[in-house]
Amino acid sequence: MTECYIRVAEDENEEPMEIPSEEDGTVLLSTVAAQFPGACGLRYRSPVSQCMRGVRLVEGVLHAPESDWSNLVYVVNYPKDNKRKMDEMDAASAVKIKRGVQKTSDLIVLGLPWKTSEQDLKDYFSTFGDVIMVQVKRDAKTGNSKGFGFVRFTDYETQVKAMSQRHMIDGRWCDCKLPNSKAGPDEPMRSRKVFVGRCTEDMAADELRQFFMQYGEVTDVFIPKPFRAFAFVTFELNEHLSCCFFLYGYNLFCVGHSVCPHI
DNA sequence: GTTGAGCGTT
Repeated sequence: MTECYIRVAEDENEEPMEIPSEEDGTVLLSTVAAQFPGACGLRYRSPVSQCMRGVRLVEGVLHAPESDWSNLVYVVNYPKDNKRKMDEMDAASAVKIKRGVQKTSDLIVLGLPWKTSEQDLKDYFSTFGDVIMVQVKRDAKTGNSKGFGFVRFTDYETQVKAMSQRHMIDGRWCDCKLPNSKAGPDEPMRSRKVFVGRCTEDMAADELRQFFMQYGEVTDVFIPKPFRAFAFVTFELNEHLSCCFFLYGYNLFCVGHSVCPHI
C-alpha cells in the first residue's frame, strides 16, 4: 500500500475532507486531529454489514480496515460525546472573552506515555490553538519522562477547550488540569497583597501609598502597631498592574533607602 | 531496560 488521501468528515452527511496517509498507507491520528481538533479515532460504515465499524488505532497510528482505505468516508470520533460539549464551551468562553481578555496559565498534563516528547506534545496541542510552551518533566539523571508535563496556550479559549476534554496522546488518555503549585512566572500576578519588608518607623501609610502607586492602584496599606518594620500594600488587580517587584510568588518587596526587586 | 497517581531542577 502506498501514500494516498482518505476522505474524512465530522458526520456521514457532511462534505468530507481529504487528508494524507503516511508512506506505508497508515494514517496518523495527529494528522486527523490537525483538521479535527480533539479527534480520538475514526469509524466508517461497512458496505457489507451496513454497521459502523471502528478503525484500528495502535499508538496514534490508524490502520486501513482492509487492504486499503478504498473510497469510503471516514467519520471522526470524539471522546465520549464531547463534540457538543466543546461547542457549548466555545459559546461560554466567547462570553468571557467579550468581558475582557482572560489570562492563560500553565496547565499540567497528566498521564503521558513514557515515550512522549515535547515535540509530540507541541504537535498534539497545536491542533487546538497556538502553543506558547510545552514541557515534559524528566528524571534529571536518567532523562526518563516522569509521565507528566506542562502546556501553555496563547488564548484562554484554547485553554478552556483543552481542559474540557480528555486527550489521546500516543495511545494513552491524558488530562489537562490547572496545577496546584505556587511557584511559576504567572503566579505573582494573582496576588494583590505585597509584603513590604525593612520598613523604617518614619514611613507613614500615605508615604507608602504615594510610592507604590507607580505600580498600580493601591487599595490598602497596612502598618502594624506597634512598629514591626514591615507593612502590607494591597493593589487593585488589573491588567496594568506591574509585577516587576514580585519575586516568584513570595510577595517579597524590600524598602529601605533603595528598592531591591531581587533579594 | 521496572512504574501510572500526581504537581513544575533551571
